[in-house]
Amino acid sequence: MTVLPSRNCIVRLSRYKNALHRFRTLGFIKVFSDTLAEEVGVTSSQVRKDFSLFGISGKKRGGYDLDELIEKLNNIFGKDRLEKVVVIGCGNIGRALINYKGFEREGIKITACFDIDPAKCKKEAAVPVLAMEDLCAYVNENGIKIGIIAVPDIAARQVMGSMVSAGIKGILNFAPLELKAPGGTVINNVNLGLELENLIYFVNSVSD
Amino acid sequence: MTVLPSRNCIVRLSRYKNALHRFRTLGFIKVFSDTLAEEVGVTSSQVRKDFSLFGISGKKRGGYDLDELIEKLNNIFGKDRLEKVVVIGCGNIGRALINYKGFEREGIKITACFDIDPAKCKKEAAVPVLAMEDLCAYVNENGIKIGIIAVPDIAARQVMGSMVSAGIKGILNFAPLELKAPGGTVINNVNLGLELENLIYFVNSVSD
DNA sequence: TAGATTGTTAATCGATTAACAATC
DNA sequence: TAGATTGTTAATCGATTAACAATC
Repeated sequence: MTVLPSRNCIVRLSRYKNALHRFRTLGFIKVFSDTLAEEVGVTSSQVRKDFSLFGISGKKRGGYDLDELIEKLNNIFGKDRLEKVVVIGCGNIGRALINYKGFEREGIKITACFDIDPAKCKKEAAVPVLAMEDLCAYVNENGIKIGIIAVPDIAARQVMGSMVSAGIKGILNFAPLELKAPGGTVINNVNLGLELENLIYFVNSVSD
Repeated sequence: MTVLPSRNCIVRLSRYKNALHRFRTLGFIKVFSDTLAEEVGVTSSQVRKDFSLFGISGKKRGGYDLDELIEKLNNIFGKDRLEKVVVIGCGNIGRALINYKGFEREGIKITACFDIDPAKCKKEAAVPVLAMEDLCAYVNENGIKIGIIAVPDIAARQVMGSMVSAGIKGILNFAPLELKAPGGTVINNVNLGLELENLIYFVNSVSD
């Protein structure tokens, strides 16, 4: 693949995929760019453009075959296999993620958690909580590529370092500071305080 | 205010604010657009442009006064007062948010949680868990403008309806579906599955 | 066939960046 | 003054949308 699509493009692709699943449960067997666009809230040009970027084609006048389309999108996101993910930090957010049921249907499974506090470690739990020292070995033995940072801000940068040197390639960061990725690592920041602050701004500015 | 700035612009403003707080703890008393830009990872043109949109000005050759700048940014985000926020859904994510310590320093306080399950209700807790029927009265009595959806996907749309009719103006949605805001309501969606899916795509495409 | 839909190119739009006059 | 930095305008860039030929 020569062109790296934008993050926005990939987010739209996820949304198309989700919308297509809904269409399938409704009994559809084909779909037009128009229908899909309306469901997701974009233009039909956008849909066709995004698809063409990935070499996905339909039939002139016949639209897209639903099963085929879902299959291709699933491939793009590696949905053919289960993705194992680790969580670093067994606090409020870490535990919520471990117990969150929504990942299963996405083919994502949190298989272990890591914490510096020995008192939190529980090797025998369904999702074991292990010591930070075990991270590197675990990542290598289990082929882990994705990890989630759920530690306080002061610890986040150091934890990122440990994850990267253990071989983790993608990081979802919940600590309230923007982590920058060293080359070859992808980081998505989810900053809850910033999201609320943003909401507060727009709520107040609309009412002005 | 005539121009509604883009979401990206407001996100940058938050980041400037956070960077400026760090500068202040380091003992700085003034800052140049260049310095701030580098810290946040944007261009100095961007910084000056964003400021000018909000009528924030510095001194030619003298940069920006740090205290004054922080004061103005704090005003934009309503940091002069405590923002009370409610959470709907007392499951994994809801409880994690209630116990999350990071909001305090942002001037945000979760003051109550609401759940349909009577067994989860606890009126006497530090952050009380109340029945859904009490939402409307609580919102009105406490001047709540912001609410967080932390319920399963099937319940999310209905919960949104209850929140909007109770008078909530801004919603942070953690349920894994894109909620669209009725006019006058602002919704920010945080979709954890989508974030991970996104990460999986980029991790796999970089290694190709 | 006539009509509808794709795939792609060209036009538009908005956001970012560069440049530079003003000025401290 | 000479040099540095702002504030703003013009240029650039990338993403989105419109348009339409190809074709089923």
